[in-house]
Amino acid sequence: MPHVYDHPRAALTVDCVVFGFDGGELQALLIRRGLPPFKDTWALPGGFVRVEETLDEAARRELEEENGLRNVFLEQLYTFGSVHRDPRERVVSIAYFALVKPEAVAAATDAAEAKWFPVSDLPTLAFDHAEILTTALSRLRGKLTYQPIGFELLPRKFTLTQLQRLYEAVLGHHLDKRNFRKKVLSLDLLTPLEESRQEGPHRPAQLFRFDPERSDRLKERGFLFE
Amino acid sequence: MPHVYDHPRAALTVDCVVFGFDGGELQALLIRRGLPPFKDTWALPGGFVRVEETLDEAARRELEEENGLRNVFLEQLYTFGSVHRDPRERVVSIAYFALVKPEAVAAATDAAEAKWFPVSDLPTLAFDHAEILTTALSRLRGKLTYQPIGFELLPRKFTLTQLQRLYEAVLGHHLDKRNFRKKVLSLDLLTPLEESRQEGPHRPAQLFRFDPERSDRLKERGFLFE
DNA sequence: TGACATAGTGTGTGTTTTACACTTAATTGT
DNA sequence: ACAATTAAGTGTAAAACACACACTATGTCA
Repeated sequence: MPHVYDHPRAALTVDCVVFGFDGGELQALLIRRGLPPFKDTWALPGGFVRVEETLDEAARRELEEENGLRNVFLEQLYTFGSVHRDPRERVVSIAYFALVKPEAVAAATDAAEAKWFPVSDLPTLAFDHAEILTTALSRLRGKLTYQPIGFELLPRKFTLTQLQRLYEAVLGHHLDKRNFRKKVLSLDLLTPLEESRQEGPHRPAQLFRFDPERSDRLKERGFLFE
Repeated sequence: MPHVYDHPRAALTVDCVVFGFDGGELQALLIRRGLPPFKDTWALPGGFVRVEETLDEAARRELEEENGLRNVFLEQLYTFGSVHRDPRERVVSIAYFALVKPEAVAAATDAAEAKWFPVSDLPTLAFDHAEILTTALSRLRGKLTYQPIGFELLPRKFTLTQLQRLYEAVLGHHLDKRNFRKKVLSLDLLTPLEESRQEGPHRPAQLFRFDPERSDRLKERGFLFE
């Protein structure tokens, strides 16, 4: 396709902030750059948008190519367009954030040069990726309190304690067990399973799964956590 | 600057959803296109991003050039990247939403081919601009309930009734007068002025102004309307 | 079988939200 | 000058929700 509009053009990339949860800390997936600029520095997975794919498609393609990730929760975050974010030329980047279930975390780690870092202890990042990551983190915190997306970071079957640990890790403070359980169950989003999980020398925990159908009903009204 | 990264490239535009409030209905500012594609169709103000300006700068420049608007509240909304949103070639658009005080509304209307439309009665729009506008509207609704931005659509001095009308227009339902006033005043964002406004055969109304300093204190904690 | 560890549960108190109706102060017309 | 009109401004009681708080239940393991 020829350039109908004739200007010097910025290059377009997508960058993905991929969050995972290991049961204790919130983690972000980074990739070590093999080429300059910022060779050998950690960076967000991402790459150029092709002229025949949408932005979402570009983000999903990069996640699959670079990290072997499929079917993750993915949402557009913000578009970063500082003039000199890339030292070589003008590059505008549409940032996404992704939430990955533990089942998929292993796959991601297999990918060459990809590694999970706890968000509390990140290495120096290339470009403006530290800023992007900070933006993603505050968006995640915000969303967690008014939309049921925490489940995207947990295995399909999980206990209420796991869910509470996740909320505590992301929000950064302790929650009261009884109030948390009362609140979560009152939202009527979880289906208790027959099974329970035995893990250690103590009473086994009831397993639940998230019920997206119930969630849809709720989404419109909105809910509020905390 | 040469193209270091060598691909076919999308063109980059910004489009602005500009909201205003006339005391009764929420309004959006549109421009009649003078050139194809969609010649003579109404569209959002916007244009190409120059290679040496940031995205925010591009949005502000277009608002000033096309509508004579300066110093408006402006926030990035979402980036639209469907492959065929522009019939001629690939164009990715970073959408913004802007809130304009009535003092500036007149200026905007003077601009050639620009006109305010009530959002409840919009003409057919060019490109995917109807979708962008819908997105902006739902963002505005959302933000209004948890951030003090309503003031950006009112004159510097306003009455509580004006503020209530604005909330009712945007949210689309009636609010109880006493509860509204109690809630708004409890947020401690408004400074009562010495003056009052006489307007019609009835008791005059107390004027207030929004106090951004107090608002900053509040912003961190967040507040909740409704 | 006892020690241990996490799961699971209820109540009382203070705060917030909601529903609801009359008085006040100005203008206008007679 | 006063009666009618119009929107401004004000309080309270009941219900819902948020928060603080501590013990019992059920499994494993030595």
